[in-house]
Amino acid sequence: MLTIGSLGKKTGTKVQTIRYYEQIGLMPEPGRTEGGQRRYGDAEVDRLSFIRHARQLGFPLEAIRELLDLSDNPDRSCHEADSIARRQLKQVELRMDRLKALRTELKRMIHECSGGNTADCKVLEVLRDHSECLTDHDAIGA
Amino acid sequence: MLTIGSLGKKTGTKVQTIRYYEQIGLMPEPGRTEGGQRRYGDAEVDRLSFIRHARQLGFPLEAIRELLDLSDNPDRSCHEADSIARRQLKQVELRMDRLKALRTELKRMIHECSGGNTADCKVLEVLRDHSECLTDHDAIGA
DNA sequence: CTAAATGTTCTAGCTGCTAGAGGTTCAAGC
DNA sequence: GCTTGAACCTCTAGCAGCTAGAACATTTAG
Repeated sequence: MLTIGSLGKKTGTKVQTIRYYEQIGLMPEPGRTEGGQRRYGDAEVDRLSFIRHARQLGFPLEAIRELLDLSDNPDRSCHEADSIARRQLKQVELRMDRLKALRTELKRMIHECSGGNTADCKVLEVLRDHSECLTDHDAIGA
Repeated sequence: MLTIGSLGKKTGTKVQTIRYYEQIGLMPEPGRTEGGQRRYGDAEVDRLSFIRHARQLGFPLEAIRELLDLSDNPDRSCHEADSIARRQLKQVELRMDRLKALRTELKRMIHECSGGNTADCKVLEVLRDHSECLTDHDAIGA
């Protein structure tokens, strides 16, 4: 039986985060000691590892919830899991495209910096002048 | 003189967002009509465009605050603006590297999906098995 | 003069945690 | 058995960067 702290260490998760996952129903309510402390078993280690791994892959918690559902019902179609993963891949590729455009413009800004005072600073100038902007309008938060 | 709505349209910013920027001190408190409605001039259009453009480039609001400060004091060194931009470029490149790793693993998951039921779904299997994971541990939120 | 569009403030919510206060329990050493 | 200190507990609030909604006021066009 593991304490929440050792579960955290095993899975690379902060204690607060584990409690948060429990709160939002991603992790089950675990057993408790007489004194009220949480105790975990192997199933919880697996489940939390799954969650963390999916998070590292950028899956939002809601997608992970779906994936866990699928995982709990082994007779349901694999296609659902596959489509979640594909959705996620699309997101990743979209974000990459945006970042590429941003990188280009940032490099241009920096490359042109003359090193004088801000009156003729290219960085500020580029930011002031929207007309040469290559990035797409919804790129915020990318 | 522009209403907040037309300022929003001109700059591609939601009304609420403009008020939020005012609240956190990024935008100045504008003049008001007798009835208490905000009215904006050209300076505000420029300032908001600057902010939005920087946001599209992924600058956090605090960095934008610094950049606006620099912009307001044309005799200060351009190097500060340059270093903010360089910092931002580093962030962007970091995020790109992470996304690349994630994409690789997502592609592997999807590629191996057999299409049966979830009992032998590769997507779930990959998520369950951490050992082949290539991604770096801090990649969450990338 | 009226009605619709747009404005106002205020509060609360989103994602995914993280930090802190103020208190309790557990395990180890003596 | 007792003490100590680490780890646990709950609860609340905060982070970025908005976004949405309620409930009301103002403006503007017809």
